[in-house]
Amino acid sequence: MKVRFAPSPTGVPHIGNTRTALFDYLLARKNKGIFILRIEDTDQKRLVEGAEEKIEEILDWLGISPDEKLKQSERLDTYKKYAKELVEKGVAYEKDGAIYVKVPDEKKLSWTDAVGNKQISFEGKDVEDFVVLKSDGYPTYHLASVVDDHLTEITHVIRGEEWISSVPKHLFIYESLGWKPPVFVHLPVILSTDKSKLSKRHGAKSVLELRDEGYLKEAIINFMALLGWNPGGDKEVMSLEEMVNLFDLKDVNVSNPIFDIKKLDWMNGVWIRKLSVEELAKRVGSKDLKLVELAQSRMTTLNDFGILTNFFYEKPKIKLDQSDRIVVERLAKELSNVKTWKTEEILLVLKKVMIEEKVKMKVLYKIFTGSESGLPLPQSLEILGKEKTFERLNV
RNA sequence: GACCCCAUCGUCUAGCGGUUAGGACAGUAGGUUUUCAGCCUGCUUACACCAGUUCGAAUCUGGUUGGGGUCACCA
Repeated sequence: MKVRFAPSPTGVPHIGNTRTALFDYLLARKNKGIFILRIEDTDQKRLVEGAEEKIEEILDWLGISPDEKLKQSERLDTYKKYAKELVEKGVAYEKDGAIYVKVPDEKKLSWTDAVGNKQISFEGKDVEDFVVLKSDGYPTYHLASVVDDHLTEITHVIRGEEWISSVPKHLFIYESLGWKPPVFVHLPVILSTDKSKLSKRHGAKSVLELRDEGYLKEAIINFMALLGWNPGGDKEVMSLEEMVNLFDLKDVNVSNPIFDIKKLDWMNGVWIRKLSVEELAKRVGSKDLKLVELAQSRMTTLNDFGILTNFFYEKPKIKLDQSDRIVVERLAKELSNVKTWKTEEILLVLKKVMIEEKVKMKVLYKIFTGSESGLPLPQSLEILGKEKTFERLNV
């Protein structure tokens, strides 16, 4: 078994495109096959500087790196050769410097798609003539992908559903060249919440952006896989390894899923809590294990750590009203009596002040952190230290 | 418009002729508690519609409606 992920380097792939690579990886690993990355850079006008590197960065970061890599712009002669062969065989013709293929009207092209295991068929009359070799000497997708898939012996072509209408063109090329087509696996395209195809315009993010926003690769992978795939049963939280073991094309769904970030948020929290404190500390770039532990159950993304712990490093600017000031003074007085600066004793004092000044815990949080909620206060103050705590109280 | 694909809670989905239609997210009500989370418990919400096949249809067939995709010398 051999699969390929074939992005064009025209930008950074968003989460929908990246999911295709994940499915490639899962299928290949599950079947002890090979996973190729093929850069489809045959459109010189649309090339984006650095896109290729970003694509590889995404795969590497997610831990689904390809086994081999191919670049179409380096194989121009090969495509030309087959374009010529198509002309010689009488199925293609030249016009305006480009080579077109014409599918006979009466031709019937059909295949069984692995997604949903359904037969799809087109008639030649519905397939318009298409360019295989452009006047600049570069092949179009139709020719290049067929030639490469055949030459590299790809067994399963996994790609988005938007390619379904191109399959008859490909099938006709395979047939004309006397080649055996691979298994086609057309994944339903992921939709935005407004039900349109996921796109940059609609805020579809790339894995790199999600990573910068503090999402874990474990969560992203887990979430992406579940968008259109379900091993059956109730298991949802899975590692890459588990998914590899469970993966089967028959469990890929036929209908279009909608990308809902709420579930990714939840899943990210789940994965954050699954991490060891040490590992989490590494990922948020902190050495303070105690702090990380306090924050762990309160984080949705890694970036929340900074928000949650900011007041440790920087004195928050807080607007206190008259009644708050009374509490502050009281706090300072009571806290100064604390002998051993430990959570339990601090808590006792805080409780005492709360009762006697008739204020809620929220008020105390506001006084110390500037926010009405956050990390457990007594524990936080212990970590902060007595001296700094008093600094915060301005006494 | 033509051609293809699709249709179970708001969302991701389980189901594959007989189920009180299950789970998860979100929402909501409680519990735990030192705020907020987390954790635990409960609740709300779905088979698009119409025919047909069948003793029996979410499951099979046809149609309707709705949604999506494609119609470039882009991929």
